[in-house]
Amino acid sequence: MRPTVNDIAREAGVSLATVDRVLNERPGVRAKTVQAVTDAIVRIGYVRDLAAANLARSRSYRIACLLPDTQSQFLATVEQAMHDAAAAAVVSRTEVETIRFPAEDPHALVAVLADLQAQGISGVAIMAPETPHLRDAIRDLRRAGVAVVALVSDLPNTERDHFVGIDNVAAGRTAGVLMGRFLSGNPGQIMVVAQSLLSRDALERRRGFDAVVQAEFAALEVLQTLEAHGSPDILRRAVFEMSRHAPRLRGIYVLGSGHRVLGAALADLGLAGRVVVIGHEMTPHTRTALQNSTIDALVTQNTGHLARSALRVLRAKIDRVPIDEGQEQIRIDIVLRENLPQVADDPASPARVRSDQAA
Amino acid sequence: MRPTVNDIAREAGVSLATVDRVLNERPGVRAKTVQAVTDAIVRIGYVRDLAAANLARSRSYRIACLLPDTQSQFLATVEQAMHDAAAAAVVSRTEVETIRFPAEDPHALVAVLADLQAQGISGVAIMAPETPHLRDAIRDLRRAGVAVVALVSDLPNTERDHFVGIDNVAAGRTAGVLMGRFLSGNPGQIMVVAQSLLSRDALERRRGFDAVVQAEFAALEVLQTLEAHGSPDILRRAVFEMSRHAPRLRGIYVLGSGHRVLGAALADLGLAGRVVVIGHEMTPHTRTALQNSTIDALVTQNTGHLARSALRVLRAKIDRVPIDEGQEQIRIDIVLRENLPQVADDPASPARVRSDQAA
DNA sequence: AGATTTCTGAGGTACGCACCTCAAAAACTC
DNA sequence: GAGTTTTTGAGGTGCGTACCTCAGAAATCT
Repeated sequence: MRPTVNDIAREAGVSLATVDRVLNERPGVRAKTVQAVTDAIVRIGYVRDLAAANLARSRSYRIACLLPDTQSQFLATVEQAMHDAAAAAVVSRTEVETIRFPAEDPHALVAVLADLQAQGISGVAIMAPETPHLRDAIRDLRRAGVAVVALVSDLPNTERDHFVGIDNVAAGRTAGVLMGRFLSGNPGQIMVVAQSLLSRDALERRRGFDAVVQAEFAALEVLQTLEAHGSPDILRRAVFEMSRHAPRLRGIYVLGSGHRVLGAALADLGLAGRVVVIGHEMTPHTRTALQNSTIDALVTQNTGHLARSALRVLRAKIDRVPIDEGQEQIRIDIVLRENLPQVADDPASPARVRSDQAA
Repeated sequence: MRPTVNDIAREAGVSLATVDRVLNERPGVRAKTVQAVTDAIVRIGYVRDLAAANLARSRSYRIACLLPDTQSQFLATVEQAMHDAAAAAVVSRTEVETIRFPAEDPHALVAVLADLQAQGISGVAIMAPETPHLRDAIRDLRRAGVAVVALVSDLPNTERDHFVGIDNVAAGRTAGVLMGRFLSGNPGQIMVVAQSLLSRDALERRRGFDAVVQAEFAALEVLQTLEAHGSPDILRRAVFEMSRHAPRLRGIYVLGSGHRVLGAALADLGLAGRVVVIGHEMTPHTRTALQNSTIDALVTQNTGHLARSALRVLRAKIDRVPIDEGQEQIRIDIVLRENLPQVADDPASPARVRSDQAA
C-alpha cells in the first residue's frame, strides 16, 4: 500500500495535525519537528495524493485562454484544440474560457487581464506580442498568484511561468533544410511569403531559414519577404511581380499557415508542381494542399498537444508541482503527404492499413 | 458548481442510494426509475468525479509492460520511457512493472501472462509477435477483465483493446518519400538493412518503402534486404559484398534503429556523406549519428508519448471511459538534425535560441 | 386481500487529505 | 517558578463518491 499522512505521523512520532502543518507549510512548527517529519516522508516514500488533496480542497482550476481576434485558420485550430482539451479536462475539474482580444489594441488586452485577475482566475494561457503594457500586466497577475504561460509565441522578457510552443528559429531551420534537400543543392531562387513580419514567430522562422540556406545551400538565393497583410490581392500582385524578376524560381517558403490565393497564383504562372512549396502549421487548407501536392512539406506544431500541454502546465504551476519536461516539449513536426496524421473525426479517412497474414 | 450525485437524486426525485445503483449498474432498480435517473443526469449535466470515485473505491491500477528480452537500444528506450511515465503516474495511483520475456519462447510468454492474471493485474501493455498461443492468452486476459493494449507492433487478430503505436506501412512510405526526394529522382540503387524480417513492423515498413519508391521514384532500384541477425560481422560482410555489386549505390534504408557498425563500414567504403542514410527510431546511437550527419533523417515514434499513451489508454479501458483519440494517436515523426528535440536531462544541450529584441 | 417478491430510501462507513478549533504540553522569558 | 509564548495533540467536518445494511414501500402474484 501507498503510505498516507497517518503513516508519516506514526513514523515521525508526531500527530497528524503536525504532519498536516508541515505538508501545507502552515506556521507553528519547530524547525526540529519539521525536519523529523520531512525525514519520515522521504524514509517511507510518501507521495501526496493530489486527487484526494484537491478533492479535500474542493479546488477547481479556472483557466483563461487569450488569443488575438485575428482571422486565421491557425488560430481557429488552436481555439478548437483548446476547446477539445477543455472538454477532456472537466474530469480533472478544469474550466477553460477562451477569450479573443482586439489584436491591435494593447490597452484592451491589459483591461481583459485585469478583469480576469479580479474574477479570481487561477491560470492564463496567452498568445500575444510582447509590449511593455503586457509585461506589467503579467507581472501583476503573477504577484496575485495567477499562473501564466505564453502560447505559440514566447514572451521571454516577462515573468511568465512557462512557454508552450516550439522553438521557431529551429522550425525555420528545419524548413530551410527541407527546401535545400528537396532541391538537392541545385541553384535557384526562393520566394518567402508571410502575413506580416510583425510577429515574433514569423521573424524567428525567417531567421532560421536564412541561416541554414546560407550556410548549407549557398547556391540558393532567398528573396525578400512578401507581406500579404491579410489581403489576397496584395499577395497575388506581389507574387506575379516578383516572379517576373525571379527567372529561376524553384521554391516558395510560406512563413505562416499559407494563403489560399497562393495555389491559384502558382497555377496561373504555370509553376504549380514545378516549385517546392514549404509552409507551416496544419490547418484544413494546408492539409488539403498537402494532399493534392500543392504544398510539399509542412513544418508544424501539434495544436492538440499545445492545448493539452498548456492546461497541464498551468495546473502544475497552480499546484506548485514540477512539470514533466519531456511531456511538455512541443516537437517540431515535419509533415509530408505520407505521414499526414489521420483526422480522428473524419469519416472519410481511410481505414488503417494492416495486413492480416504475417506474424 | 459542478453537479454531484446529490443533485441527481434531488433532480430525479429519488434517493441517493438509487442514484448510486444506477450509476454503478447495480441490480434492483426498475427500468422506469433508471430512465428517470439517466434523464436527470443529462439534464443537469452531471460528470462523475473520477478522482473522488477512485478514491472511494480505493482503486489503484496495477499495470504490466511486457517487452521481449532482445538486446536493442530501441527497446531500452521504450523501457526507460515506460519507467519515466510510471514515475509520473504514481500520483494517479498507477503502478507499472516492466517484464522482459524470452523472445524466442512463446510458451514462456503465455506463462507470464497467466501468472499476471492470477496476480490480479488490471492492465497489460505488450510488445510481441502474434502467435496462436498469444491470441488465446490475450483472450483469457480480456475475459478475466484485464485491459490489454498492443505496443509498437500491433496484434490485429487478437482481442486487444487498443494498439499504441504508429502505422508502420505509412512510416515506411514516409522513409521512401524522404529517400526519393533527397535524391531528387536521380537514378541509383538503395540498400535496405534490417535486424531481421521476422517482426511485423519491419515487414510493414519495407512494404511501404517499396510501394512509394516504385510508384514515385522509378529511377531508384531497391535492393534485397540485408539481415544482420544481431551480428555486426554478418552485417559488415554483407554490406561490403553488396556494395561491390551496386556501383551506383546512393541510399541506405535502415529498417530498424540502426547499427553502429554501419557507420564504420560506410567510412571504410568511402561512402560516408555520399549516400543518403535514412533510419528509424530515436536512440542514443541514432541521435549521435544524426548529429554528425552519418544519418540524414530518422522516421520515429516518440517513445515518451508511446509510454504515456499506453498507460492512459489502459487506465481509460479499466475505468471504462472513452479515450481521447486525438491525444492517443502516435504520430510518425520525421527528425532531421535541425529539428532534433533537445534531451531534457542533457546538461550539454545548448540553450534555447531566442532574440531579446523585437516584439 | 394476503403473501411474496421486487424496489426504494435512509443512513452509515470509508477513501486520503485539508482545514479548523480547543486544550494541553513544552519551551521560553524575566 | 510564575507567567507568557510557542508548539503540539486530539478531534471534528467536509470534499464527492463507493458500497453496505436494513427497514419499509410498492408492485406483482395467488
